[in-house]
Amino acid sequence: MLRLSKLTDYATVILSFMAREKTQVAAMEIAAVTGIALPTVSKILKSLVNAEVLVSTRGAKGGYALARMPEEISVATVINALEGPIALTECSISHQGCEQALGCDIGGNWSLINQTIHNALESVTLADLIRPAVLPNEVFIPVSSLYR
Amino acid sequence: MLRLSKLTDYATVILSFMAREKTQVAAMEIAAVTGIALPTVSKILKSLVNAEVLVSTRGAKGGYALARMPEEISVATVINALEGPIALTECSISHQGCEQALGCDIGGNWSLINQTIHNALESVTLADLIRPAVLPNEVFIPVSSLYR
DNA sequence: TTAAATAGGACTAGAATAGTCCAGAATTAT
DNA sequence: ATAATTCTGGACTATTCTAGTCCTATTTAA
Repeated sequence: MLRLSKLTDYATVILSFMAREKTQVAAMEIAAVTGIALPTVSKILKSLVNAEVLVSTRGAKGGYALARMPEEISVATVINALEGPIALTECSISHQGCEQALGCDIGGNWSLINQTIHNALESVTLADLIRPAVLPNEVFIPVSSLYR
Repeated sequence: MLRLSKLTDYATVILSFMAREKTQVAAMEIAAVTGIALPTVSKILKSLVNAEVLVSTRGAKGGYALARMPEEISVATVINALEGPIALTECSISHQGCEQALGCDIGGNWSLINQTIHNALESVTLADLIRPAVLPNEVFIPVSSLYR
């Protein structure tokens, strides 16, 4: 089904809320607003801090805030933060453990597909996600440009 | 990680072999060549027959063959055969069970991303996968064209 | 000093995936 | 006819992954 994990899905909901809010917010507040359980919200926020998508402030009156403008946070970055490197196949990440050597001379072309998808996800930002009307920027993804 | 299931990965290996082979082949032969266990190969082949990517002949001297030219079998079709509809989020498939109503006014823009990725996967065929040199056709995916 | 937050990690339960196996049906060869 | 070969369909198991929770430590404000 080529699906995103539930946590990544939550992350986009949380980030969209934060992008609209603009000010620092505490995990508890996010949990209350989104309806996602607090421990789960915390887990996601921690990942996003580690990926430098968010910055955190500890202690009383602490909380989380976007590390940069919504326009500068791509969907690819968010997925990466929660699920690791974006790649459809294992071998696209590392070719070391591939025992399928016999029938598999595919590698190179999968990386083409991976890059195409990565580009697609890189081209959509948090700002696009919160844009009320669905009128995307003109975005072209010339596959062959990946090789220049 | 946005990954493809292992079975889908196997499927591309199997189909690549079949595309090169051109003639009808038995499941056992495929298993032998690819190194994938026979029961697993069978399972995958069955799915591909159901999706009309392959045709099968039963009985002695039976086997499997591509249902159409490699150029006419897209990666999207293969993924679809093994994993169901291509969509990053649940709600892109059906919006009925979405309890996240509170924080979620995202829907529309996700479908944009989904379509972009679907187009990317639709544009790569089995023929591209077996092409030895990685020199893809010029493929443009204008996102906004999805809305015309 | 206390309360309010985040940080880090361990842990559990449940779901999904991968993989196997078997009984049945179709076709060919003997 | 009978046997051998090969796909069909589905049930089943084991393993892995994901989601979700919880606990302890650390930091900061009042």
